Amino acid sequence: MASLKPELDPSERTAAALREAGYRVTPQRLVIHRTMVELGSHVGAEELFEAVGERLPNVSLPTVYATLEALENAGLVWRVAAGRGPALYDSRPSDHHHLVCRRCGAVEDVEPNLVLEPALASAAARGFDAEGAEVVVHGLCASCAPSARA
Amino acid sequence: MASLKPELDPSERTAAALREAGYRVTPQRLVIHRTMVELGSHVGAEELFEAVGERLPNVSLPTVYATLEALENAGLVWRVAAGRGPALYDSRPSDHHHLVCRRCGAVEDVEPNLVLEPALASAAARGFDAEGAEVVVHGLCASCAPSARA
DNA sequence: ATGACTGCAAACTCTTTGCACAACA
DNA sequence: TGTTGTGCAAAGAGTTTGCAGTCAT
Repeated sequence: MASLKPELDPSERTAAALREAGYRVTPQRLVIHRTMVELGSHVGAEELFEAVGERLPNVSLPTVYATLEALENAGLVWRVAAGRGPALYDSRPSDHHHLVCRRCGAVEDVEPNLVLEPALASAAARGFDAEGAEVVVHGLCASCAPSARA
Repeated sequence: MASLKPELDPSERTAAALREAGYRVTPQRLVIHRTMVELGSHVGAEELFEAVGERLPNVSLPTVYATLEALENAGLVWRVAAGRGPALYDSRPSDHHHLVCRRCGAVEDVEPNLVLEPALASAAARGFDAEGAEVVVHGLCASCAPSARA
């Protein structure tokens, strides 16, 4: 039976978001987004490129980059504020936060147990078009801390 | 008259932090740190390199990078979680937060009106050696928002 | 004295750009 | 049918590495 609040097919949701942002819908974009969602958080372009290649051969790395930008503009994906190594993207729609290792660049998720509305309000007051907020905890991950120089 | 809580010369504070972290104290490191503090927040390596060159000629860009790493390990400087363009460093010791434009990479400061201790506690519980936390608000800055595709 | 640091040059990684062909709307 | 998107190749920006000489400790 159909529910009162019909859930769209995931691809249909992706397509709708792309269209709303003024982008065309292509097989590459759908497959790339689906692959990102399945790979989970903190996906890099190269890793995504390889995973996508198993499903849709001949997709190029520049297309992966271009698609990540399109997905980001469409609000489907966020660039994680990492800072070390390749850029990482996160497809999780919900708010959560990150532990970022300043030595190796590893990113771990932490639960959203903070209230960030005040930061979003400050942003709005300054003419900044805020789309979301996350807490970044800087430090050394469990692997790097023992061997750190300081 | 000497105060009861003697304030160290800024260079002496820098030197002490470097020594404590196991680094040698060199003129380059002191000048680079002093220049960073004077330039303020969100300094990139290239910009810092040029400003330092006016004070201490022949300092090389690789030395600036190496020094930024040393200063970071010594806790004197933080790498800002930007994500776009060159890495930015922040020499402000106090906690504050950042608005990061996903289009142009601009970083603005916002006041620390949030309580982040819960995030630090979560990090510690997971074996992550947390040194600090910031809130990163993602979005489009006032310059980029009007021309954004979406 | 000796190990760390610096400067120079070159390499390396990650990302973007230019252009011709293909394909969505 | 007209743009927008894709694939390929190459360029570009930013950062790191190797090495010989210098300097802090």
